[in-house]
Amino acid sequence: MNTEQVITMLRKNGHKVTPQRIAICEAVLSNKEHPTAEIIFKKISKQHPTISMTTVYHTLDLLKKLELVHEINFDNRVTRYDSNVSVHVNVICQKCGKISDYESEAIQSQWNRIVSAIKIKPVGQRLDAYVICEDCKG
Amino acid sequence: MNTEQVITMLRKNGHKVTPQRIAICEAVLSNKEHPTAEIIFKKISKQHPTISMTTVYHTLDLLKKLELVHEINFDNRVTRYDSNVSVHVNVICQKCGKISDYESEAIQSQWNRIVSAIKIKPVGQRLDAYVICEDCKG
DNA sequence: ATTCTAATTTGTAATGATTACAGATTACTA
DNA sequence: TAGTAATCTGTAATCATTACAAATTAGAAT
Ligand SMILES: [Mn+2]
Ligand SMILES: [Mn+2]
Ligand SMILES: [Zn+2]
Ligand SMILES: [Zn+2]
Repeated sequence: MNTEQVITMLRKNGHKVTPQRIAICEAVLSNKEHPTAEIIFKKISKQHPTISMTTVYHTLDLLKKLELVHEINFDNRVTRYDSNVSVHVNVICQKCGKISDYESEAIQSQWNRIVSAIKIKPVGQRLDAYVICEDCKG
Repeated sequence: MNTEQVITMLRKNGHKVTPQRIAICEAVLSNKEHPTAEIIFKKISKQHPTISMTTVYHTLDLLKKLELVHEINFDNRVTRYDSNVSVHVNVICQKCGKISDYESEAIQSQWNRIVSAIKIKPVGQRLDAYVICEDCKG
């Protein structure tokens, strides 16, 4: 999802295209590390010194409604944003908190089998695997 | 996990057995609806009118460390406690918030396949499927 | 049974990510 | 170019959770 596509998506849904929105969308959609609102805010602040946290939150909510990002909540009470909205596994280190995405045909099809077994049609999913990563095992 | 087992588990790990702890453990371990700390607190308050929220939070943390419950965090910023610590799918209605557990040999084995495909050894997992439940479809 | 003490409980205050609000600004429309 | 609703911004409010310190108590030692 590049900038042109974001602009098209915003216009198509009747939203205005502002410099702040473009900056926030680019920042979050290109970041594969499940950033927090604050991380996005700090990244953007360099180019947009007057941007406010409120705008970041509003825009992330908008992206969530447009189904371009998913929220992931953790026990430290901060929300992280996942720009990968396909079926995938978040592999999360219990020590350092690092998150890696794993996505494959195999994962997709095993998940489909699970869903079939339960006889539901999910509108979304969250698949987390908690590990101690290699860096933290030492 | 009955009261006797809870007492044994506490003693084995060097924790004191108090009336408050017993009440909280019984309340959360018997509740399959993924209750919040406040729901536990209200339930207990009838029998233990002087119990405090702080004690509820401390005891739930203890149960988490003993691996008897898992925390599940949602976007409304309240933590829910899951007394089902085996591999299972939480089926969560996006409208009313109701959570149902699904657990089976099939789910277990599909998840094992996913884990194998990723080549990790998880210390835990969270599998959520988001749906609109029958009651909310009308 | 009584005493001792560290663990636990309790009430209250502090925390901090998120949301509400209202006034200033601005993207789009005509 | 002007008009207006949407958006942005700064500040205040929210509220689940955590920190803290004083009071209580479970369990060990005598
Ligand atoms: Mn992810
Ligand atoms: Mn569950
Ligand atoms: Zn790590
Ligand atoms: Zn429902």
